[in-house]
Amino acid sequence: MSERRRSPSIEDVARESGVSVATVSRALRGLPNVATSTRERVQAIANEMGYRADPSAARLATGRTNLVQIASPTVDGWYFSRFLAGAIEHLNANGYEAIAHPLEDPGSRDDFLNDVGQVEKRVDGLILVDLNISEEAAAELSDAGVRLVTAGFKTAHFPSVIVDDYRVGYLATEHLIELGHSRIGLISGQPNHPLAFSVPGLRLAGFTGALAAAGLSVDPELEQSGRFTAEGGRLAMERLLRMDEPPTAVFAMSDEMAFGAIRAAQDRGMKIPKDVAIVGVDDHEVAEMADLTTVRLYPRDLGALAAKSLLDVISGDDDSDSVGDPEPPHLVVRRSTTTVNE
Amino acid sequence: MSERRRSPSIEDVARESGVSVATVSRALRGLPNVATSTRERVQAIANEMGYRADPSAARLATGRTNLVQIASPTVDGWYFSRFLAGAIEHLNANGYEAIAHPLEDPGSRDDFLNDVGQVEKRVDGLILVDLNISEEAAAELSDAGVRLVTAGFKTAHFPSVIVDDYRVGYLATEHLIELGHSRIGLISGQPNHPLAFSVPGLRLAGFTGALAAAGLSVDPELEQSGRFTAEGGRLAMERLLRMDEPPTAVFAMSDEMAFGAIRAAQDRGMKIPKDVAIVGVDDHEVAEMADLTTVRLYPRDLGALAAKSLLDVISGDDDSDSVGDPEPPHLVVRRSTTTVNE
DNA sequence: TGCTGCTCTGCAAACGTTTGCAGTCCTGAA
DNA sequence: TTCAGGACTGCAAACGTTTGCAGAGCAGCA
Repeated sequence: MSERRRSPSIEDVARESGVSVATVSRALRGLPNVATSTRERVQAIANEMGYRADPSAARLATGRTNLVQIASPTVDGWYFSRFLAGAIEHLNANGYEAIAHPLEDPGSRDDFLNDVGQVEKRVDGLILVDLNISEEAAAELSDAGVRLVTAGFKTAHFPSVIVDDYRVGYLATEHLIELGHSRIGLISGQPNHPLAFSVPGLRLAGFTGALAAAGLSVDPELEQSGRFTAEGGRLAMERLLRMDEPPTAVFAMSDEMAFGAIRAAQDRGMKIPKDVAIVGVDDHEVAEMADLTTVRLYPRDLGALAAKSLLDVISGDDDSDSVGDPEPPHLVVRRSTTTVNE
Repeated sequence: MSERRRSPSIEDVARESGVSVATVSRALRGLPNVATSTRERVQAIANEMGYRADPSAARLATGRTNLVQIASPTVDGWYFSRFLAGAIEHLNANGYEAIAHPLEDPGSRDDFLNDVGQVEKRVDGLILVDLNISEEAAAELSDAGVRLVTAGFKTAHFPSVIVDDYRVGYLATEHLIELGHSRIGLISGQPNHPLAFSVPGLRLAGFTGALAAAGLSVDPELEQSGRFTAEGGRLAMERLLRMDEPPTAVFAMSDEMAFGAIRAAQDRGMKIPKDVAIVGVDDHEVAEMADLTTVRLYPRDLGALAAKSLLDVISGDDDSDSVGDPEPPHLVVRRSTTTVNE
């Protein structure tokens, strides 16, 4: 049971290889102006000694941490976990580590956004996903020099990647209208979600926009909140189906809510899509198995894009906006809305 | 557009409040031996100046990072994202930040495990979830003083939290046997998964164990890999149902594969559970909607437990094993195996 | 009065890098 | 032969904390 021995410092390597610490530092980091012979010798010795620069010391000296923080309402959940995966993969590939920071309750969210300015010393940059901040707060952060990219909503001060949630609502609704439906129910998220993300609002706008474009009116009674859970979707659907004049089609703002809705309809002995058509959002892996028509999102790509954009900001490649746009949401038609004849 | 100004250092606070930096440091960290009057004054001034200790400097001085790394095969996916959520919540509540580090391909995994010893300087501890390491490697790490907790498998050298995957397989199979089935199919994960986690092996052992206990023999043809995806589960089920003597019940090692299996059966016009009974694992949120009998796991609790255990290791509360055991896997019976009469 | 011991504070040395600046050596051209 | 300039290296000053040690002041007791 060997004692926990100090790992070698740059000084040890310098002594061992007969050069100064400065030269070791330069040799190991591939800086110019070091003779190839010395570089190779130093590398060999460092390797043999198992030397690795202490990140804390390097951070203190350079002010760069090679750390990025990703704050999101949650870390599990279909959308966020995939966003995270995409972002982290890109970050890791570029030498950054990712700190995942879920903010599940409003309290922690406020605390966090309150001194988000301190982020500057802890990490090189921050990705804020589906967490709205006021324009004033954003301006303040911008002044403080915080490197920040937002996902899911825009501010005037930072780059952002967004999914076109208006389009999401519009596509789904338009599809139902084209199939001849005129009385369309909506299973939405919580209107005043504690985390105040703007997604439900935009999807709602797309929904009413499509109705308006078709000359249809909106019946507020046909909107029911499903709280973005399967169970919530089931309950919302039950409320819709109990109405005097129930909808003939339903747009659920997430696949999970749509699964619940399907269940509720089947429990009443209704056939899908004959008695009621249903469309969801996400393209959850189970959606294909459940034959659910849905608007497919690409959260993983979006995460990668956000990471890329942040790295651009960090490296000072200013506003080149070279990151490109994410794949737009995209309707996938399955048998929960149409009976294909095959 | 104000210039990015240096944020105040401890020296600024010291000057402003007329004491030494040492006193400021002690006052702000609540150490004893500082007069209440000075403490309050320093706190007030620091607060007003918006001072926060630079973590990099503190880390260099103390050697503690307040960072924990969590390495797992993936960061999305039902099980891992929930594990992460549970672990991170516990870590954050105790003043630690969590670095999420997915190792999706075998190459990155080898690279990572290769110099996992370097982890020691980057973070205070490491959680390795479902990533097997050899006993020799573990011994080496232990000698190097790495703080480590494993989840999903055991080593002799570190604490671990595990789910009883033998029990998972046993419970599911036993349930089917009790319902009178004797020809039971198995939809398994990849036997030689690149990430080599031992989960499928243990569930398989539970499966055969239960069969043996009932005096039933194992037909190797009845095992099909579903690659832990819904689509894979569907294909595996199709292979099973095409057999000359197809199984009357199927145990799928994950709910997602079970969903695929359900779909395959329904596509052939079969009724569940009359024509074939199906049981899964996880208790995915959709499982309830799909009426899927399943063995429920508690990944979130497990993550929290792993985090707790690691913090014990870090703080030196030796092997007290006080973390307790996770909730054991637990059979949830629904209508994919039995027709309840209600 | 003198001594002990306690409370509070400051000095200065770490912690392990990076990097501006200056110096040495050498080559090649005038 | 001299000199300019380039290639390589080292010195030492940062970076911003924490903490061991010692000193100052003071109260209490003999």
